[in-house]
This record gives sequence, structure tokens and C-alpha cells, in this order.
Amino acid sequence: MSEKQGVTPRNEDYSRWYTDVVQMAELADYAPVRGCMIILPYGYELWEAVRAGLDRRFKETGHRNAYFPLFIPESFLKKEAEHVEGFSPELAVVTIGGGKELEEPLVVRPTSETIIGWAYAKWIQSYRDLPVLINQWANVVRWEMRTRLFLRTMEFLWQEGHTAHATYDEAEEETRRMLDIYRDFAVTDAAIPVIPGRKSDSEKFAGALHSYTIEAMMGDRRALQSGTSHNLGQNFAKAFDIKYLDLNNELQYCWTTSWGLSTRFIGAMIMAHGDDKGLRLPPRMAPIQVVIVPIYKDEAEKTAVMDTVWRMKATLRDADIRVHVDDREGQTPGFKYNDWEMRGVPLRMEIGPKDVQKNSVALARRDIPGREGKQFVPQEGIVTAVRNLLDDIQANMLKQATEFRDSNLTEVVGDYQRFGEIIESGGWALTWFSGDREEEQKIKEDFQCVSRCFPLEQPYPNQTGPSIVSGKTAQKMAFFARSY
RNA sequence: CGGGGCGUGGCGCAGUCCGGUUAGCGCGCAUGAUUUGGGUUCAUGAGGCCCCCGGUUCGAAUCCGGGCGCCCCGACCA
Repeated sequence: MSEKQGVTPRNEDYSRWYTDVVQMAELADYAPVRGCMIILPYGYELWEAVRAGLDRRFKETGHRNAYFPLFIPESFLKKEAEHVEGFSPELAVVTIGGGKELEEPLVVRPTSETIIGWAYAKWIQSYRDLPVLINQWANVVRWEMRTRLFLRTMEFLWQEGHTAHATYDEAEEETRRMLDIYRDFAVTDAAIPVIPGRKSDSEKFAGALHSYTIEAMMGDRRALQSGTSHNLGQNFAKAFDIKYLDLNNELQYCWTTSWGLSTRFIGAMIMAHGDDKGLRLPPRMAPIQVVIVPIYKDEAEKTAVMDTVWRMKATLRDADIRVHVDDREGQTPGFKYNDWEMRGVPLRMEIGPKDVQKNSVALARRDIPGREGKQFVPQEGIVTAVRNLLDDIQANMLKQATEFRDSNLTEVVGDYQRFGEIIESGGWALTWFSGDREEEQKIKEDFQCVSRCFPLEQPYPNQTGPSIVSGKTAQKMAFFARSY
């Protein structure tokens, strides 16, 4: 028992590792209701970082935030045939309010296309009203059978963007623009080398013309859909009567899009970067970028050390570096090192009597374990030194994750057995694929996996190849992998 | 929905088969020492409707019946 101090090693039990990290790093806790979670302050700060990174990008591209109701009339869900079919099994429905049976049950939103569609129909009259570019930050509920903290919970937080346009091309451009924003955010801020691509017909959103996704590889090599962007065509416009008068005074249906990224993304960060010591957070997302651990033996040393500690803290804070001083009494420095490593803080600053004497500090990187990642730097010019290190850690984490991803991708052409071996060994296979539902169903039955996406960046553009199951000519290659 | 497992201080468990005084242990927590450049050590202490209801019994955490909840595997799943 006392042997086990940290998280369960990943190769021993990846699931346990994940649960340990989430709980020991105090990201989330279980709730009294099955499948629901309490997002703890440290976890919520990560979500705030996600929000900040995305919100800025949304606003830069002309979107504005609004808020729509949690309750949706049940009839709304039924207006779009595929949509209702896709979501019915996972709806939470309110039938009683104020002690009385409701005339029409209210659905707790699983997503807001319908109620926003209703509003857009009211608001849009003319081509001059377009485009409508709105995003909302909200919670949604889906009655999931099997849940896991952050990855799949019955209630989760997300943002959902909903836009309306005059033409197919504009809607498609918007869909792709938002996918690229997700890609840029994931890569630049979260250091996750996601693969943007298009979903196959059987994997697309219920009611969409087509869906795009960013797919990330987790530490156990399973795939995680980390954000999605949908071109809804005119399906919802027709269901909700979203129409406008064009230049020629002719009534037209709008073209709409929706796109979302949820608290699941926190799961992606945990699993894309974490190691056997626990969480590893990319500096741009880390609630605490630098943790200062003071070292002293007695009161005299403490006074001198803490003086330097508070001075360093103020210097870093004034430079907008997120810094925390671990001044807990009664814990040894060694304990604190492990504790903050488990919590994923990218950079640790140690300040002891020797440092006070030499006007130096010790800096230890989370991304490079042991002695190699540790260095002594002068207190003079600490801001630049820390900034450079944080940048380097950010870049290195992306590099590490990219190398890991690429070393687990295998291209396979026309060899179904080999394809199966790759999938069953846990890797990702890139192969020609027709996108037909029957083929995908066969793969699902044979290997318990479906296509992740047709990557936007095709390795052999303008070429064709034999679809993996049927052998018939396929236009594009797709990734296949087991997923969360 | 099918199969399996489990409900005992905050957490992880022992005790249940074979009923019997104050229900133990580890971790955590509190207080005080000690220690502090990689998870110190020790002392003292706080903390329990033994999931719920009913039954058997002089006596139930333990046996019997019923219920509830959770976890795992499968099925299902944007």
C-alpha cells in the first residue's frame, strides 16, 4: 500500500491511470448522480483556458456570444427527421413542472440546433440579415450509458456555434474556417497535433450534410474526436423555416452550420500529454505555469529564502506569468516536487540558501525528467529565462506528441488482413476508403472500429486507390482507429 | 438488456463462510516535535446510522427474504 504513492502506471492499466490523474490532480470529482461530475477549481481553470483560447478566435472571426434556453419543446426535436432519430435515445425529458404534468414535455437540450433554428427563423428576413454568426457557452445533457470523467459525462460544458448563410459556399467556408480554428487552437495552445478531416456518412452528425472533425491520438493510441464542425446544408432551415429574401426578391432557404468543442477536450489534454508521474500541461494552457518551492532548514534561512521567493514571484507575476508559491509548512521539498509534477505544472523553480547566496534559482522542466531537465539560472533576467523555457516546453510537448502520433500511423493499401492487424495492435491505419456504409459496417463488425476521418490533407491528392474492404475505386484515404 | 463483482470512519480494505463484550488495519486528517536541494520519522488524537426495510435469535456487520445503489465485461452509443 505505502509502496504506491503516485498514479497507476499507464502500461499497467491505462484507464486507472486516467482516473487516478483526474482525481489526484484534483481536476474533477464524482457527483451523487451517476454519470455526472463536479469540475474542481483546477479542472475548471483548464476549462477557462480553453474558453479564453477559443473565445478570442471566435470574436476575431466576427462571432458574438449569446445564450439560449436550457429547455426545448419536445416537438422541436422532431422537426428534423435524422436529428430526432440520432438523439431520441439519449434525451432527458421534463414532464412535470410546478407539481403539474406539462402540456408539452420539455427536453433538456442535448444540443441547440432546434431552438436556435426557431429563433433564426424569426430574426432572418433579408439577405441583409446574413450571415448570422452566434456562439453560446452552455451545458448540455445526454443520457449516456457508460460515462467517464470529462470524456463522456451525462452533463457537460461546451460551446456551440450556430451560423446562417445565404449560400452553400458561404456555409461550407464557415464550417471549414471553424474547423481550422479548432485545429489551430489544439495545435498552438494545447500542443495536440490533431488531424483535421471529414467524417464518413455513417459517422456524421444527425441531420448534417457533412461533418468535419479534429482527431487526436491519446497516450494509449486510441483516437479521440476533439472538436466538430458541421455543414447542416438546408436541412434545419427547411425544418424550421429559416428563409430570406434575396436580391431578386425571391424567397430562399438559409444554409446553416454548427460547431462545438466540449469539456472532453480536457480529457484530450490529459491523455495526449500525461506520463507516469501524472499530468503534463502545455504552458499556454497551464493554470500555473511556474511553481516556486522554497527550501530552508531553520528560521534564519527561511527569512532569507522567502524574501527571494516573494521577490521572484512578484517579478514573474508582473510579467504576466502565472506563478504560484508553495509555502506549505510540514511538507518536504521532495514531496512538493512530486506533487506539482503530478499536477502537470510545466516549470518548477527551487529557491534555497545556496541560490540566495549565488543570486540564482533552479529551474526544472516537467517535459524533461530528472537531472537533464534541471538548470541553475541567475535571478537577474529571470523573466526572459522563464519565458524562453516555457516557449521551449510548449514546442517540445507538441514535438513529442507529434512524434508519438506519427510513429503509430501506418499506411496500408489493399490488404484487409494487414489492416486488421494494425487496428488490433492498437495503431492507426491510413487506407483508401470508399466511405460506403456497408464497408464501414463490415469493418466495425470485424475489428470494433470505425473510420475517424478522411484527412483534409490527403497524402496522394488527385489519385485513387482500392477501397479497403470492397476493392472498388476510392477517391480518398481515411484514418481508422479504435476510439473513445 | 445479458453475465460477473461489490456496498463496513474521507479513501482503500479486513472481519461475514462458522452470530457472542469497547468492529480492526493502511492511507488521509488534527495537534506537537523531528526533518527539509527528490515522496522524513515519531507521539498523541478526532472520526463509524457496518446501504435500506423486514425476519430468525437471548444476541445480527455476520444467517434468511425483499429492496436500493455502484463498479467491471458485453450489447448500445455524433
